[in-house]
Amino acid sequence: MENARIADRLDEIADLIELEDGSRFRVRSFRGAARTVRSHSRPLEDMVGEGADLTELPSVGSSSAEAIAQIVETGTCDRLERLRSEVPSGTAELMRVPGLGPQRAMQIHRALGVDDLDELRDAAEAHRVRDLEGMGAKSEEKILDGLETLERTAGRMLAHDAADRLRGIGAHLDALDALDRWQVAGSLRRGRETVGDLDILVEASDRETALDAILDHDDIDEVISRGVERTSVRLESGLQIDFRFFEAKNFGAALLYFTGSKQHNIELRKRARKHDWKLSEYGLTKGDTVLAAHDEAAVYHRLGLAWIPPELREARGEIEAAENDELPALIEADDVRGDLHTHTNATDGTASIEDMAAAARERGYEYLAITDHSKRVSVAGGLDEKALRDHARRIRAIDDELDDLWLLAGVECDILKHGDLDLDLDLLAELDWVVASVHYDLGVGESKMTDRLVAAAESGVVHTIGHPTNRRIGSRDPVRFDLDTVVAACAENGVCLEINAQPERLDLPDTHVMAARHEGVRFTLGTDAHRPEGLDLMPGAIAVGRRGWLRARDVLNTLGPDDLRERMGRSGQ
DNA sequence: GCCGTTTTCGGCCCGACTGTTTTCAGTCG
Repeated sequence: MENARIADRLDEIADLIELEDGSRFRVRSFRGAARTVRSHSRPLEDMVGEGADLTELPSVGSSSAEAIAQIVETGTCDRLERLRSEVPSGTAELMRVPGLGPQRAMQIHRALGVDDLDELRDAAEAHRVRDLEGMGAKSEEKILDGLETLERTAGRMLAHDAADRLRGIGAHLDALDALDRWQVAGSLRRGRETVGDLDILVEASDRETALDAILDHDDIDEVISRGVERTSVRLESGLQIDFRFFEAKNFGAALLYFTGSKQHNIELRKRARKHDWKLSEYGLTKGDTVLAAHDEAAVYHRLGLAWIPPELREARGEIEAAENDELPALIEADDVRGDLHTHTNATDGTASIEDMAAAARERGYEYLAITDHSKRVSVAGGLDEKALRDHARRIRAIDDELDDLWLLAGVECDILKHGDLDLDLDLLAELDWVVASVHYDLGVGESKMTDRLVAAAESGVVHTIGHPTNRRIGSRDPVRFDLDTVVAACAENGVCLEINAQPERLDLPDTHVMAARHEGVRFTLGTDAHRPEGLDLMPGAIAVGRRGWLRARDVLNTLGPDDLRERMGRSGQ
């Protein structure tokens, strides 16, 4: 069972305890365990199989360890089943409505017999909700709005899409004289792959005027709440934006606070408490004395920590590293000197080799690997041996005409069901660059998938494993394989792991990158561009690398052309 | 339920907004 599914069960336990009005600390404990499980790189299923002591995982104690073991073995656990029998089915679903928490959900269920979202809508439309204690006409309206929002925005949005939507509102904010400064915080600043909403910090001397100006924008569909400290709006796309107003004197503390993550903040506040200080969005304070607030770094320093890059703020050991001055010097956008995974109209791309080369030069790249599909990927018009030989010849002919860009004649070769590569090995060995990827037969099971990837790594002709887990964010879980085994095979054979920059892939995921980076394996960044503008997706891959604690030297495409050539020589080319 | 520079018990992060209330509970982030 996927870690994410185990985490879902733990979250369900937390939901149900909340509805039962159980201890909020107990709720927090199960949520903490769920969070740990969700972000853990190794399958918990394996750990349970080995009899590992799960209580050594953060926020996992004896109760949740037992629950996890049962969930792995049976798909559920005693505690969850008991809760499900005690709390009416469907009530937990009510909590998904924005504005409805456990208390209201249970109150509505008890008083009106409402068991699911449809019945909730009926009750609200029939004005049966407004008569409940503590509720009124507005509460009823809010529930109906919440139901509509829920339908429109199923889950989180890809960071790439959110960043797109930010561009419109950002241009609007830039044009406003009433604003002294604005900055995006939240999960977008942390480089997460998806975002739930956007947090924008605003500095303005006249907040009412600034607020009027901000809200005068066509993209804004609804003002959810309005205040001079906090104002929330929803765009037509369903994306929620929270504007928070701060003064220059505490902007840094606010930026820290609203960048999160929540868990990182909690760790920092605990740290402050040890000194009998208090950390909030207004600053780090000791009684009435402000210790640090103006800029972010000052708050970290006062807490005895180096400034921590936003991408690392996930409570994955970064605070300890900052304390010991052991934070990695993370890879930067400027470090990347070429793209190592792109397509042309020879297969399913839209642009010619020449156009892709021109786009790479415009972006200041020193090299570009052209890696069209192999024949197995027939829907993309994948190339057979003859077609690929001709294609490689054309790529090299064009390369000969270019003196400031090295075009690598490459391929994205399919890894077949039993681990063989889809093209003749002699031909693959002649190419400059070979990405090997799985596209089909994803359901062969963990052990066979491990064997396939290991076989590709041991083939002697592969440079990097493309989009290794084949996940599709929001629609397909990562395909499971034994990461340690695959990483070891790659490290042994000088093969890299790709971080694919496609917004719905971002594969390897950051948790896998973090787990793999110790073993001496190197990574490649590839946009998998199918048109010239596709090259602009590179920041997504860089963000994943940063979230996986990668330094420039961990990534092959930070090398210059000469060093890259030398490095590739290891496989006899 | 989890955790430990307050270490096996007694704590557990902090503040804003809304809608309903006359001082606050619920929800959210």
